[in-house]
Formats: sequence, structure tokens, C-alpha cells
Amino acid sequence: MQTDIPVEKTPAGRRRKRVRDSIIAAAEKVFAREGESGLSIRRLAEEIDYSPSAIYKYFESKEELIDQLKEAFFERLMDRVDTSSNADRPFEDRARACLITYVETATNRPYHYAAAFSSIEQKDECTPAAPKNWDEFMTTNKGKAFSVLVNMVEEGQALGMFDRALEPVHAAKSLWASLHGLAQLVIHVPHFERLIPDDGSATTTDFITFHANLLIRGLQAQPASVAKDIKTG
Amino acid sequence: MQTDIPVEKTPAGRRRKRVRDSIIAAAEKVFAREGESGLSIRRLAEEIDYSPSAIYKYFESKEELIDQLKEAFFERLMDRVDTSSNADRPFEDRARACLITYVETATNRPYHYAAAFSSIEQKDECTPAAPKNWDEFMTTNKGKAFSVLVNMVEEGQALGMFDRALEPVHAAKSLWASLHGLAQLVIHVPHFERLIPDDGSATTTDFITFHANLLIRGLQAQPASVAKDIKTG
DNA sequence: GTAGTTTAGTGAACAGTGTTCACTTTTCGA
DNA sequence: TCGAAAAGTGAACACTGTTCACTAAACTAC
Repeated sequence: MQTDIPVEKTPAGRRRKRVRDSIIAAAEKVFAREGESGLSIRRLAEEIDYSPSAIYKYFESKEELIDQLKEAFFERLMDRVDTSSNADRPFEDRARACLITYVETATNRPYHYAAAFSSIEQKDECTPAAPKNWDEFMTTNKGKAFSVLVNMVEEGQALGMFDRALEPVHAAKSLWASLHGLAQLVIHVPHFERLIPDDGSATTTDFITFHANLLIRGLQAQPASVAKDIKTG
Repeated sequence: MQTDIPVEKTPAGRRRKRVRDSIIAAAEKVFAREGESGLSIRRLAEEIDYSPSAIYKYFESKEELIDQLKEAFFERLMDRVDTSSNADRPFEDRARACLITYVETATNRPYHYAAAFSSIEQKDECTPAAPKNWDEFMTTNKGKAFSVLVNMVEEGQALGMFDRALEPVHAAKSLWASLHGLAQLVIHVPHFERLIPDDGSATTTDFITFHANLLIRGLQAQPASVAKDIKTG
């Protein structure tokens, strides 16, 4: 029983990988459509024509399986955000695109994104897997996605477009929170984008753009009288 | 079986209310400490010394019970945000306090706040309870909390402190998203406030204040060259 | 090629969940 | 006091994740 990453070059190893992948594929299919509550081990087993207990030869628990889905999703998210922040365009366009990509990728796979933030921090030390310090966090896909934001802030500051008084990591955390929040509201609040008194026909994309513009505005260099209000830590 | 709001002036009615409240109290106690996963009907029944099926004489389902907890929490949230936005202080202080109160109240009851946004919108019409239009939403406690934000934006615009080019409801939605996101990250990302490369000693409150300041900055009146970027819908 | 040891896969079972339903007991109004 | 309505119960149903003894296949070493 070796569910991690050892050599898989022997025929048996390939066969094992094939089965494992088929489990993940089936799980992905169900999960994307119905989320965590729709995905049961027994249903999964039925879908791939194995017995429920067989799955436990490939994954230690349901949680580990779902963690794989979440990590894979975050890798994708990180990749897309990174790509759009490296495009060959003026900085402000790239910055905006980067923010918009984050929210759109998240909302396109609502169950994945929602599940990725569904566990709650326990104040005790019962979850040893949680990255405690900065370096550990930065090896996570979440951490990598976050570092894209930090780089973006720093580049904006270097260009003189963003306020240099802002601590880049703080500003990036603030940005992350704002993006995350919009994604969550779009996912969890029914018809969030249509929540307008006169029932305007604004699309989700329109509002995401509006939000991104507002965030960028907050980061921009300000008259001294305003900027001095911001404490950097 | 009448689980809603009829007259409760008769002795039997009072007794019924007492039992119902004791169920809610027990549920609240467990839920605040362990969240939805720790709260089972059987455990709840044990705690109040009734049989599990007795609970179904008072609540139609576990979901209805939890919905009550969530609504009560949101009423409290709304109340606190409203209070801090009506204090006798300069506008900017009130605005900041209002934003900070939202996040702090949310993070003080992590399971309540997380649970309040845990259901996912179904594109079909399977959830008839979801408020579809603006007016219906505004009768919700969520809606009322939201309207506090709208009022705040409008007051800031009237005072000339916030950019009048911003559509108030859009700006409020953007604000809500940013606050919601910070609350969620603090709740769901372990040690979010301590996520600093040099392990600075910034507290959660410090960061919430930083975030609020940044948001207010984004709303403030801008030079025309910047403000024209914002589309209002 | 055969013996022995891993590995793959299974079915039954355990402990738990929300929920229902026939049933008894209590309460209360006429 | 009688009868109806409500309160409360225990057993059962259909699920869930997970474990474990067990068999069947596959690989390693002689």
C-alpha cells in the first residue's frame, strides 16, 4: 500500500496508476456537477465498477481523494492567473486581467472553489497538515497563487502606479480577500450579479470588472493627505 | 404540528415554546463550538434528554433548525453593523467602524458565518426559498445588512467624500464582497493574519483595519483621469 | 516452474447519520 | 368524563465512511 509518489514504471505500477486515475476522473465528474455531498464512496465505486472497499487501496480516505481534486483545481487556478499576469500587455491591463481571471476561474468551478475553503481552522494542533509558517505556505498551490498577487503589487509599485507606502504582502492579502469574497458571493448568493434594484442587465463579468477596477483604484498612488492614513503593519 | 409563528399565550403554547427554545439553545451551544458536522440530531436529543424523533415535532428538518441559527446570527450581525454605522462620530470613522464590525462579528462566530454561505446556488428552480428579486432579498437579514452598506456609500457620496460616479449599489456589492472575503479567509485559512514573510506580530484587528482603509480609499473621489475607468453598469 | 510473499479486490459488518411511522402517553377543551 | 389533539417514543429504513478477515491474482526468488 503506497498511495504517494513512488516509481511507477513497471507494468503493475502503470496499471495501478490507470485505476487510480480512473477513480479521480470519476470523482471529478461527479464532484464538478454535485459537489462534496453528491460524491459518496459507494456511488464512486459503482461508477468505476469496483467495490467500495477497493477505493481504500488507492486512497486513505475520502478526504484525501477530495484534497487531490482541490489541489488540482488550485494548480489550474494558479496557472491561469499566472498566465494572464504575464501576457504581453500594459501593466494595468495585465493587473486587471489577473484579478478577473481569478474570480472567473473560481466561479466556473463553484464546487471546487467552495470546497477548497470549506475546512475550518482548529485552534488546537489537531491538524498538523496546515502550513504554519510563511515558507511552508508558499509551497502550496494556494501560496503560489498568492505570490502572483504579491509580485503584481510590487511591479505596480516599481512602476510608480501603486502606492509605495503599502506593504506589498499586506496589499496582496487585501486583494486576495476581495477577490475571494466576490467569488464566494457569486457562488453562494443566488443571482448575486442580478441583485440590482432596477433589475439591470449587468452580467457577472461586468461586475467582476467593476470590482477589479475599484480594487486597483485603492492601490493607486494617492495625495499625501489620504495615503498617510494607511498603516502598513 | 405548527412550527411557525402562531399565538403562544396558552400554557401549552408557552411550554411548547420553552422546549423549542431549549432545542435551539442546545443546538447553538454545540454549533458554535463544533459547527454543522458536530451537530447531530441524536446528540442534540441526548443533550436535552429527549428522543431524536421528538425534535421533529418542533422542526421539520435539521436544515430548518440550522437555518434558524444562521438567521439569528445574521440578525445580530446586521444589528451590530447598523449600530456602529449610526454612532455619533465623523463619517469616515463610522464608515471604517462599520466595515471592521462586519468582519469582526463574522470571525467571532466562524461556524455561523461559514455556514451562512455554505449552500450553493442551483441553476434549476429546485430551491424556491431563494430570494430571486431585489425586493425579496431586501427583506432578508442578509439584505438588511447589505442595505447598511448602500446607505453608507450614499452618505459618503453626499458628503463629497466618495466618488459620485460610482453606482451606490454596485459599490456596496463590491464592499460586501471584500468584507466577506476577508472574513472567510480569516476563518478558513489557518493563521491568515500571521501570513507574513518576516513573521511580523500584526494582529487580526490590525489587518482588518488596513483592509478597511484600503477599501475606503478605493471609493474616494479621484482625479478625472482615473475615475473615468470605472464603469457603473 | 514452483514456492512464498506481496498486492488487488471483495463482501460483510460496524458505527454513525437524517428521517419516518406506528404506537403510547399525556394534555386540554367541550 | 369523554374524545380529540398534541407530545413523546422506539424501532426501523436507507444512507454514509470505514475496517477487516478473506480470497484471487500477480510478482519475486530460487
